[in-house]
Amino acid sequence: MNKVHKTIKLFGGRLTKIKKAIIEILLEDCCLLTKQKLVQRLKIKNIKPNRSTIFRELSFLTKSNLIIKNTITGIDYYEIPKDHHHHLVCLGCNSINKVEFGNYLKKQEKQIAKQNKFKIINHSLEFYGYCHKCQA
Amino acid sequence: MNKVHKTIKLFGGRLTKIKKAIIEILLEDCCLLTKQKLVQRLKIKNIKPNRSTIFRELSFLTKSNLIIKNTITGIDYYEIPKDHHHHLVCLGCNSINKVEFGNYLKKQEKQIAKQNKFKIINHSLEFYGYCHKCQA
DNA sequence: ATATTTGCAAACGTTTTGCATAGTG
DNA sequence: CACTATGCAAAACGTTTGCAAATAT
Repeated sequence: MNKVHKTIKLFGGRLTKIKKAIIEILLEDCCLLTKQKLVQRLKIKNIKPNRSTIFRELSFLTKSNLIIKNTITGIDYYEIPKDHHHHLVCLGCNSINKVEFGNYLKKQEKQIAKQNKFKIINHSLEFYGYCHKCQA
Repeated sequence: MNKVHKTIKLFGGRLTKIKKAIIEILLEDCCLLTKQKLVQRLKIKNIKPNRSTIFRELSFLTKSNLIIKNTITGIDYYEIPKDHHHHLVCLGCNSINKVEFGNYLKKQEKQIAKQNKFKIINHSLEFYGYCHKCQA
């Protein structure tokens, strides 16, 4: 949480109760958190911020690369870069599941970074298709 | 375009002037088309549909898997599954560039499909980071 | 003490909806 | 002919903004 604080300061922000709570929630359950779910989780912690505050905090944390926003089938999901993984997205029922992949793309990343003079911070990989139930 | 027509019928739709034009535009310039750009391209073809028609057509074509909607840094991009490729997304200037990758993920796809009883239709892979100019 | 954060209410833009008419198969 | 697609206007929705008060450093 010290590194987080540093990054926040670097981007001209302050480590408020809400920022801290959002980071904590994402660290606990790091994957596929929607705005709705986030609000629920905050409520449990007795934090009930205004709508605009949520927007502002998520925007700040995303811009400072502390969290990642990933829009899948039109819905915004937030995650924290930890336990890196990918997603299986069902086009039938819109369910999303994690897939572990190892660090299979590490080699490719280095190559691509070099070839394009591009500093890669992270990546996202989604497989779209139909889950077992929806293959009917 | 015959296969397209078939798919459209399968999903209870009709091959209208607008559907045809959207598919054609995406086939010509298959990558990263925004709604705005699409409207521009249609105008050149002397097709000036109502806003709601655009929404409805894009929604229909996406649901029938004829085109793909990919939201990157908050902006919706439409593509057609052709000349498969991936993206380098700059978090500094929001520029997006193609990366060719070979069919490197084919093996993985098959394995993942088998392990999860999941029928993969396509995938999207984005590398986020900073382009040469924005690394300052 | 100074600058950021917050809640509130209003403004804004995008997307969706209902309906009558036009167009497709 | 039956059914889908379209344009229009209104409604609904999510997001952004300006400001004064509260809070963090």
